[in-house]
Amino acid sequence: MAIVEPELDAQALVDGCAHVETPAELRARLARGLPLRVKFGVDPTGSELHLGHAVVLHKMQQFVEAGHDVTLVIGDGTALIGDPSGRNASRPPLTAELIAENMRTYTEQAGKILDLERITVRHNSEWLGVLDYGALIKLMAQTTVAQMLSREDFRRRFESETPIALHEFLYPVAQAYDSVALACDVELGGDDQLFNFLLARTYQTNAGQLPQICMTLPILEGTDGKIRMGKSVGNYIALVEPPRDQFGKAMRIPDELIARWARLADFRSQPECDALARGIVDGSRSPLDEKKLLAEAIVRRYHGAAAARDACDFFERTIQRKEQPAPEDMPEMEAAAAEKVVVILVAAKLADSKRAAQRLIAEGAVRLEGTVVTDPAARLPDTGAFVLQVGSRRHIRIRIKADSGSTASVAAVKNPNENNER
RNA sequence: GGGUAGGUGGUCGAGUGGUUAAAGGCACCAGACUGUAAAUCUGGCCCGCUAACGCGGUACGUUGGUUCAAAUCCAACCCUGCCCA
Repeated sequence: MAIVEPELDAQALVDGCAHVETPAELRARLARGLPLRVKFGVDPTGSELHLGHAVVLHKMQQFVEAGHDVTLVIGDGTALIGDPSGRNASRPPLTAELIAENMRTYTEQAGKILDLERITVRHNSEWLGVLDYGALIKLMAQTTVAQMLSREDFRRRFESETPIALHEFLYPVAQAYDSVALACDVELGGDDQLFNFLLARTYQTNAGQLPQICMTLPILEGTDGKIRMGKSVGNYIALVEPPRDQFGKAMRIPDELIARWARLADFRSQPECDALARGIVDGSRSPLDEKKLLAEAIVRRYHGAAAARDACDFFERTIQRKEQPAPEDMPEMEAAAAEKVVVILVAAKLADSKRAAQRLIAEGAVRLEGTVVTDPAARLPDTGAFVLQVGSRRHIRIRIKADSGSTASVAAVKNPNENNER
């Protein structure tokens, strides 16, 4: 651990943050020459981590590398409430086993960015679970309803006359109390957490502690370019997703997002990203080429250079040149001889129902061995293997079962590069 | 506790007895165009049967009821907002 030059450290740590409350305090705190106690909280839900989470994890790792004392707080106590930022207030209580399991998958994914050996893990039920009635009241007395309603999402719900359950107010309170319990110097998180972070400063001050420095990171837009990346919206790129899928999804972001993603998903410097944005606007840089470089950089970060290169090749072949993917690049399944195409489409999950499959055929979206299927009642041939395709990028390889007579089987779908978007 | 307004398809939101599988927007899927995207245009967007025209089944908070016929009327219940206490 080497905190030699507080000024430089502070600069590097602040770089890329959406808000820092306050930079001066950060410098002062660093100047003490001691490792800072840094907190980052996660809900122990079994969520898939995506590039949006990576923005924060990356910053966390920066703190780790600077030798600070970083604690990952597992919100098993707050999970009883459920983060009100989502729509539904209610969610089933998590069992201890489930939480353990979820955290295992979480750290497995976070380990792609974070050096887990060098951080401390705590569960906030440790201190939230033992809060008694009196303590809880004291805590809640420090915040007013008006303050709560100043929080964007609460206010919006209040004004639009949608329900807010009382216990939801407890979420920010409990999260803020975490900082008191740990006597944090710094809290890290997404920009949507700012309110909760700031609340902690009040509680800490009242508890005689130095208020924590709140550092939030920008919220990354999803692949649709419209709203924040999130699992429920389906506009996300997961950290553990197969390389080719990551690449393909990255290529679908709107051009206007390239520079921002270069900053937040590829962590390039601000000046570099500004230049990139200008270049795209004035036409001196090709959005297509830049996006490919970006997509490749993202894949490289999570899967290595070889996989990134391959993903790019794959994209150029199948999407740009519309070549049919090589057989080993497609999921494969068996089907009975002369099976109806609609049945196969459903079995292969290329369509939600037979009616949907029929609609796809009617729309000319279905191809068998590259030839558009026009007959809604079309059947597969008796023998052989065929490529069945829906739209331009969903392929599956069908092998006719040698002997059998009747039903289709989804048995062997065993390709890691299955493109399972949305 | 009193008053009042509501609960509709992934979502928002029309619809107050049949012509309503339910307008319209968004989201989503596909086709054309393209640079992969965006924008634009076109089509689609509950399920099953049918080569097709079609036929049938489910669906408008829940459960019952009135009626030839209900998302629409009645009753009870559940849930939510607002106002008053």
